[in-house]
Amino acid sequence: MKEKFVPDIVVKRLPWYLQTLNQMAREGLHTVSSIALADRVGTSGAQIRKDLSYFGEFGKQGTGYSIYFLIEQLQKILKVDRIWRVSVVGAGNLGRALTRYQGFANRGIDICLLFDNDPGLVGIRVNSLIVRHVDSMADDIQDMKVKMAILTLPSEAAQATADVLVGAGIQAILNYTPAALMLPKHIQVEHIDPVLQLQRMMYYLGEE
Amino acid sequence: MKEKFVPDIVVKRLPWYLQTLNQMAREGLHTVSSIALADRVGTSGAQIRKDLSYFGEFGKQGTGYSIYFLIEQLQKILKVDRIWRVSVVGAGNLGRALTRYQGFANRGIDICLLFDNDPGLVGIRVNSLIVRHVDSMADDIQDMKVKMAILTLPSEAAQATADVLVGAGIQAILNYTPAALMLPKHIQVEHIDPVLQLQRMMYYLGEE
DNA sequence: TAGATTGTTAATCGATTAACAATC
DNA sequence: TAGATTGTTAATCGATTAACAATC
Repeated sequence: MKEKFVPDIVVKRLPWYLQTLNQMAREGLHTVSSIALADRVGTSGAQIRKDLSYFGEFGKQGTGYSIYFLIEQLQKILKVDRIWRVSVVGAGNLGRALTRYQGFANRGIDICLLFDNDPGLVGIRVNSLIVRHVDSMADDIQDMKVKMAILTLPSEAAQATADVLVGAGIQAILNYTPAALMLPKHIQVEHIDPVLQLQRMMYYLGEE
Repeated sequence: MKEKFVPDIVVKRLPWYLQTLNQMAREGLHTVSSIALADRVGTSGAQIRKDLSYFGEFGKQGTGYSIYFLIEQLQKILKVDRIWRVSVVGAGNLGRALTRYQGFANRGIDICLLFDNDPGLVGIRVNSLIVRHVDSMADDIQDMKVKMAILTLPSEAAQATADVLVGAGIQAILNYTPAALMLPKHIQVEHIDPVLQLQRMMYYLGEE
């Protein structure tokens, strides 16, 4: 796959395309044009064609794209064509809810480790996992070659824990705490904070 | 507050500024320059000055911004200077975890309603709330004049439920399901899907 | 063949950055 | 006063869109 530099804003859209294509496949469709796909995703045909052109030529003039083939290609590009082991750090309400979340299994994600520092939580079972103590976190992550982690712990502990994770070989962190993490820039970080998203929407709400 | 049209990308950054300023206030700081704030947020001084200029003049040449004053102004702009009642729809693991989340209380958000359609969940207590049946959802939301909702239910039910919410006067929806919602464009929607964020990061992960 | 749709180039649009006069 | 930093304008940069030759 010859890949020139791809803007991050393009990479961000690929999972959306993939998800929509999977949905279309489930509906029994076989072929889709850039415009039909764009309508479903909420973008333009030109943008989809441009985005895909960073990675190769996947369509046929006159007929569009084979859904099955395009799914396969996008999975390769995003490296979703394998199972990634992911560790959840923090076994509070949110950490346990995510560990139990059914939506990961079919989409390339295997939650395989769950940690907490609360002795009252260590040892309990969540789904098929047993909560482990953070003391063994670095070792466990190295042993299992885990590359991604989800942070669901109190924000006071977020930075220190993230540092340990990076030291243990974690390359991507999905941060559910309100803390802004300072990490080497080769580490991928995504931040989820429902408060920030709700506040953005408040701007657009009518008075009373 | 004279407000020309403000690009959404600017509005999206305001909650970040607000959060960082609050953090600085907690650290005992009183004044900040655009560059000092930018360093903490991870942007540039020019961008912060430009963004703020859409709403007015809040700084002083030579000294920068009063943190306290700027927090006050941003809260007004975002309408975070009041408490917004929010309904959680779906009392599964994630819905209960969000209802219990401590981070909402001090940041302008009051989770005041929690719904489910499972008779086994209706009536149980989560924090100080009792799970109500979705049958009364439209009425309850209208009675309490709730304008924002958080969707944490199976994706099959997401669209139909969102339609009911909009009918009941909901103006902003934070969607935790993988479903893409089709709603009138005056309705604000934010989508949180950890799978999409993890997949984006997979692109950047090294092979093995 | 005629119609449809791709991949790509050039044109447009919008966002970020640089620069600096104004001024605290 | 001298130094610092704002608010704003103009220049740059990057992303989106329009258009169309190529071709299935």
